[in-house]
Amino acid sequence: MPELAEVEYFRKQWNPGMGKRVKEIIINKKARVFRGEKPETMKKLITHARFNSSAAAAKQMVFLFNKNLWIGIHLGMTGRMECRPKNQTPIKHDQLILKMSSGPQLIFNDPRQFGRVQFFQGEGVPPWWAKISPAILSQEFNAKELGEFLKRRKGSTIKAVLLMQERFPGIGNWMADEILWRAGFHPAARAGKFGPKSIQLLFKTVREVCRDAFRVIGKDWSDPPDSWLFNHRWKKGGRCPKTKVLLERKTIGGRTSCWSPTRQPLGAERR
DNA sequence: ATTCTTGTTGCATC
DNA sequence: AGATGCAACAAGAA
Repeated sequence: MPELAEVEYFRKQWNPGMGKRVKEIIINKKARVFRGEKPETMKKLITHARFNSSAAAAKQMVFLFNKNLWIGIHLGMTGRMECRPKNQTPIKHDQLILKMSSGPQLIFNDPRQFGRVQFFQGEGVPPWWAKISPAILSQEFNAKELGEFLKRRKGSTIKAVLLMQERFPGIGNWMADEILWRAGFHPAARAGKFGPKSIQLLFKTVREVCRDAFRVIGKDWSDPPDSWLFNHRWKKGGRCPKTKVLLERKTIGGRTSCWSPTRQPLGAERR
């Protein structure tokens, strides 16, 4: 589930602990979300540290503590951040719990454990945070860049290209489908076939979907309106909100893609 | 019981 | 080099 705006939403779930100190850390002994990290080291260093701030970029979050301590969390497919009252006992799939002094428990819960917890201490910025590409809504992301990227990936389907995190940080499966549906491009269109008008339209739509996602989902996890493809894409017999035609589904670019055959004909990208 | 999945990585292959 | 396809990770839902 967690793409760009959902990640931003989850980041804020730890806000009630901000400014407080970590009293105790509980780590799921069987957790594999730590990968190469040493959870014991992290436990030792973060305990008693003060949680100062947090940030999200793409699908990555960071939580900053004093003494130059960083926790990075990627939610994978099923990760979620929670805040629970202090005396509540852990539930299934809790991977990391920060018990804050005079307050709540901050929890990372992840059933499938495709998520990841990273840890860093030092001057400067952790490498895995520094290497995230400039945000889609920043100045560095522009139509020229986009066009050049499409040229470089000319043989790939546009769906696969939109999922490439190095150029579209934070875009996931549903956002990619939403973008293509709004702009009227077939997910299997080849990136190299996009003409100047289409590149401009794609650029505009990518940014629009990001903005809308932040506004609706990132803010308070509101349900998107039925005018988005989002609410229809998984429903059996789902119909295009604009043309009412039956939506099609197929694996494209390695992922289940959903599109409206009338709105998104192959070839529209040539303009 | 079986098949599906909103993410990412690594590997084999073309 | 670039693209594709698949398996792996693991659990729950349909």
